[in-house]
Amino acid sequence: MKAADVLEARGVLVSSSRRRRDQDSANVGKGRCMGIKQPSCMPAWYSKASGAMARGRGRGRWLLPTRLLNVCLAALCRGGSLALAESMLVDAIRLGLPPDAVTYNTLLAAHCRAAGLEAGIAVMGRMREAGVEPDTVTYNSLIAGASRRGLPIHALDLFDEMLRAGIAPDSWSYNALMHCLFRSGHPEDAYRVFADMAEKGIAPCGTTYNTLLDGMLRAGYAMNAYRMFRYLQRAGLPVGIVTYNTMISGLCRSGKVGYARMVLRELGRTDHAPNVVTYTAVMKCCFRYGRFQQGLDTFLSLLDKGCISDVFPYCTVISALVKKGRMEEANTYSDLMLKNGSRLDSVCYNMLIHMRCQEGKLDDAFELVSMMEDGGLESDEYTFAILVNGLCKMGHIEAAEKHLCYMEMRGMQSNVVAYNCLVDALCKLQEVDAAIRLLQCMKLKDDFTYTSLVHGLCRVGRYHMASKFLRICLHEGNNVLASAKRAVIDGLRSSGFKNDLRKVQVALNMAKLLRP
DNA sequence: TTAGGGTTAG
Repeated sequence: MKAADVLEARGVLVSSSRRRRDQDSANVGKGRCMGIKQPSCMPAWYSKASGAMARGRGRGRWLLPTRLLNVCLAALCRGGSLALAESMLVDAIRLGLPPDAVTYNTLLAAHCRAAGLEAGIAVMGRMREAGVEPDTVTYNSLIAGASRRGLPIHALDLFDEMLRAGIAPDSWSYNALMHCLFRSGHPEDAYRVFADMAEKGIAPCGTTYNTLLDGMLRAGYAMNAYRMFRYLQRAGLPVGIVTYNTMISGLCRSGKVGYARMVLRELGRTDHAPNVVTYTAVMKCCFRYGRFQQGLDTFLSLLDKGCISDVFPYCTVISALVKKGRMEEANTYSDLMLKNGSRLDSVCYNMLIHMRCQEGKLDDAFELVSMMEDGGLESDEYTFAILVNGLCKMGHIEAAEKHLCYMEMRGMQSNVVAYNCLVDALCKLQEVDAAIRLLQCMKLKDDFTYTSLVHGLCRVGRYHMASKFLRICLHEGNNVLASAKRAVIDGLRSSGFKNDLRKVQVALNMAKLLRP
């Protein structure tokens, strides 16, 4: 696969794909239920369906019972009752009912969604053990699983494995692979996959174009995406509500609010009805660009119409209210969200944990973390950053440090935000030497890291050191806020550090010239 | 398989 070669040449691919495949194979067949607890009760239709399957066996008719089994399994998986679905499969096998590719593909997709790619690969192993060969749908679900977890190398390996096994990829396979490459920051490789698709004679579908538009918008090519959107319209290619929503939210995210407004107005003139996704994107755009009341009104009208079916609009509005410090309203809407009975995911929990931290209710925040983990959701880098920040803000520096260590132990990929929170807290406590030691431990530093440190050093009058870190920061291709630059320049000037002042001015001019 | 939600500096 060409895209894999390109990634490998760039050093993006790790050469351990073979080793990982071996690990995957070793995991195959292990842990049938992947740690999911056995349910305590079963729905009434479960026993009826089991009975129907048994009767089907008695008459020697296999087709209907297997289809019935698949329909029941799909319903259980959709409802998040994976353990029940597994029990049903065990019962079916015990009755001598043969599961087919659809049975395993249904379970595989659900496991992939709930527990990740490894869990999906384990189902594929069980599938093979049962003598059912994986097909295109099996691999498509696995590639989508890799995409959800941001694993482009796994996705490419799976695509490659599929080709070697003689299983023909379809447009879904290409779409999932493209989406994974775009979302993990490899737009050029994603375009190559699109070109490969055309070369192989696989016709792009609406999802293909939507994925391309979304990828272009996220990669910073907003105007190219806009031109492509217009081309799709002119050429009579599929342009639906997902396309409009992709364009509206992507253009807002890119700061092209005028263009987003134009597309939104245009949507109103089409036959496609704006939906809750459209309004959530509009709300987010209002909050981002200072139209707070308009965003809130949009939310209230959604609430009035009773068309909020999940947690997305709630999370958007609660987060905006917390940022404004309007905690009472934030609490009102979070109570409403919980009362609504919508399933909370980790993003939602993180938002609620952040809200409790902002209120200084750390015990409640940690209680939410326990609830989240008891419910089978894992803390991620957002959870840790929120907790570290909350602990710092309440003055629990040692506890924040412990959390950072735990994060390191867990091998979390991105911990720069959590580190930044602690650097900032130490600087605000005027413990700048401790902040410098911490910064030296950081594998990755960004604009936030240096802004906090430079400000902290200026605050305690250490302008020479501040100018040194400012130059290191610029040399590394990072930047600091204008206020931090001003603090250094004013400090050097008032302290008479003429040489440092000259060096900083040269470094700032150089950085300006080199910046794209 | 695709669209909307979460954390840090001033």
